[in-house]
Amino acid sequence: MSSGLLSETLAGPASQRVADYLRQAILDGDIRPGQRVRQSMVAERFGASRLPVREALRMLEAEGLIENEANKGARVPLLDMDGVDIIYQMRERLEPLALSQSIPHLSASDVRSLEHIQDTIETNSDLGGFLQLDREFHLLTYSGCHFDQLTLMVTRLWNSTQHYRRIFVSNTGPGRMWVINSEHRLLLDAIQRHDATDAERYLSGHIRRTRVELAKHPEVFSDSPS
Amino acid sequence: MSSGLLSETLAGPASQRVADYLRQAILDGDIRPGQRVRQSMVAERFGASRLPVREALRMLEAEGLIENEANKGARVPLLDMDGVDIIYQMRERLEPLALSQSIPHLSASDVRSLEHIQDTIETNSDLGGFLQLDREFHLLTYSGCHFDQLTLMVTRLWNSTQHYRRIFVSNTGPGRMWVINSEHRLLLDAIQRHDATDAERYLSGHIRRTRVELAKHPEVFSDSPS
DNA sequence: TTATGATGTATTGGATCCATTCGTTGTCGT
DNA sequence: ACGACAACGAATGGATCCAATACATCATAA
Repeated sequence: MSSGLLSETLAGPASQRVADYLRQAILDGDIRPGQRVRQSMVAERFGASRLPVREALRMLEAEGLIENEANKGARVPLLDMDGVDIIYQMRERLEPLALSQSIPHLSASDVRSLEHIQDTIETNSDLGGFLQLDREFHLLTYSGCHFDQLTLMVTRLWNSTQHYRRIFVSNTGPGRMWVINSEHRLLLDAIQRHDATDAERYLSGHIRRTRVELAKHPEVFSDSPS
Repeated sequence: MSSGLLSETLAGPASQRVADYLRQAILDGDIRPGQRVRQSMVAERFGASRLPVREALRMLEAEGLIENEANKGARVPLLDMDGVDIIYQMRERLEPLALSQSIPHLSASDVRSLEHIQDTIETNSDLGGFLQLDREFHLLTYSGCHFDQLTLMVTRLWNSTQHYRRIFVSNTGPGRMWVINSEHRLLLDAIQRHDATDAERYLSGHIRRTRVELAKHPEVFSDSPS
């Protein structure tokens, strides 16, 4: 159902488990940007040696979730506003491509799932759940794209900015949620019509508007104390 | 002078050396797509243990030069025509952004270097040297972009397709070299004028034309025997 | 003759121990 | 009191050995 990179549960392949654990911890905000990740810590917390932890950190580095500096250890990348802004600009250009490649291969059941997710978004006003659902929604629209290089990069971009998205939605509140819903509905309609051109346009607009709105909230990027 | 990711000479930090060696070997075509990279091989060839080799392979995986599968080892990714085509489409969208971010920070000496490189390209008709010079030219136009996430991705895209670019230029010959030179000159002029809009347009056209031309040569993607 | 199962070898994954490097703290000198 | 130098501690990088898995080969039975 998913691309295999999103949420591998308890796969046997070993050091993958550490990577999965850390990935979820970072995406959930349990480990925050700028925070150091000591090999010994997660090693003993996992009952394993430090070696698989090192491998896991390298994997996460490839996914943009970890920054590794020689002899100085690993930490979660800390982005300023410009850093997040440029990632959103990259998303504006890359994700429409992924979407246009995906649309021809989306099944009817995929579209039904999309509608269900969007219904849930509009019904459930839980701000915490919105992040999860919004992520599921967009990544599902790309699930028909079979080019690993592209989907991997898109996932990287989402991962790198997940933390700031969480702070943003919890700060701004549900005031302008109707804008997001309208954009999602228009995007969904274009997908149903298999109109890749329209879908690309709505999507890039959706991302761009979010970026501009984010730029109005610099308080998102002030590191709040623990 | 270069971004630090391109050609680190003989840095002390250890397993970096293995990564640098393998990176150069892959980009030079000494290790070809689809070929397996055994840890023991490069370990004993380097007089080191297998551990830094594993780390190096993970680093290269982050750069898109190595594919790692659990319990099955590492290999250089083998792309078909569609795979290369989509990477070129990604380049069409991402590199203009990197260029527009770079142009405001390019110094006069950078521009002079670009002119010198282009002069050399037009003078020297060595096909082998063209790849190196063309890569230097374009990456130098992006050197003013200070966003690591973006330059890293651009470098990834160049690395992933370097092998096929080599085969392409050695197959097609210098017949249509004047087209490339014209495009480079127009791009260079726009850069000198600090006209990011024009530069973006010329660049995306340059990449797109290459992609279309590449699509006419499917023989590039047939794995030739050693 | 072909397909299936078992065994053997080669390669990757993991654990423990040692070397190296970075950061910090404390002390000494100015 | 402030700055610089040195020594100590902690965390990362590396090497060797052991375990687990995958691939190939061979034998056996239908």
